Amino acid sequence: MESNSFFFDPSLSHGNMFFLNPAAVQEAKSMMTTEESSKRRPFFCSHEDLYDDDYYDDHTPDKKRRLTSQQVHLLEKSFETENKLEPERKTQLANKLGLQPRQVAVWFQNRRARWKTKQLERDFNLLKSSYDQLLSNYDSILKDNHLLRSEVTSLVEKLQAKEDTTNKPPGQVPEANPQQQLHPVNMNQIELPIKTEDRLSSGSTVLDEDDAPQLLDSCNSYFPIIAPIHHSEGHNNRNGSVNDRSCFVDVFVPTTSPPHGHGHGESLGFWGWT
DNA sequence: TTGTGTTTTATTGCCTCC
DNA sequence: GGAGGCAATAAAACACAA
Repeated sequence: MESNSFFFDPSLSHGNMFFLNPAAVQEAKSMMTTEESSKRRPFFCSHEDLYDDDYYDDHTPDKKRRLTSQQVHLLEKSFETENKLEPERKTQLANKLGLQPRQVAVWFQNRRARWKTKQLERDFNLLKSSYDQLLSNYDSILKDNHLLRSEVTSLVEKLQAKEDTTNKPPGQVPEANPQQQLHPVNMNQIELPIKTEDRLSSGSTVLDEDDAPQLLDSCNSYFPIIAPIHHSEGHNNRNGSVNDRSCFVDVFVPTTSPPHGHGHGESLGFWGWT
């Protein structure tokens, strides 16, 4: 903001120094009736008036005055570079803008609150999209799981049929092989005979229901807590679409950084820089 | 014009830090 | 204890639909 943006407007009763371009002043004047302008203090006036407590007593101090767009612009620029206000800068800004230091401080306070609200909104959206993605990945894993289960069923049936035809002499009941003891396992109400060593294998691609992500009771938290899935090392499904880590990437993402001046190394949440 | 919702400015009270 | 921060809130200013 250049100093030449100040100018004197004698047409207004208080003879104030305005911190506005003529168009903005015209706009402001049009907002105020003659009666109002005689009673009310316009929201941009001289430094002297702003520092004069008597002025407030004489001119209905309870009325709020909006800052001009240029004042707001400069404050915004200042906020971008540093969102906290040390006393020296507060005084400088106040002088430059024709405001009371207290007004500048209040503006920064409110601006920080607004920024925090927006940041909370952004964080919420990020978390929500991560959650949605996680859910969608889980659904696709479930589908894959069911596909593989039916494939196993069909293969086991074929194997049994083959064993029936090759091992069974005519008119004889086949003797059970103790090395190939088959155990019935309930998988979605399908009884599949699976060898013990297969059941105990940790390398199975097929997820049991117990391995699914657990949506725990999150108590006070809006977001459900998602327990980690215990993948086996480096497994892939048949088409390679699902492998370790690929399903749940970006679940925890860093939030955007606050305005400058809070340490560039800092991250994770607006309250980190307070 | 008026009612209503949103935004902005300002105050209050409490807390933390020096 | 004073200064400064934040949350909560009030109230004026503003936007906008009916």
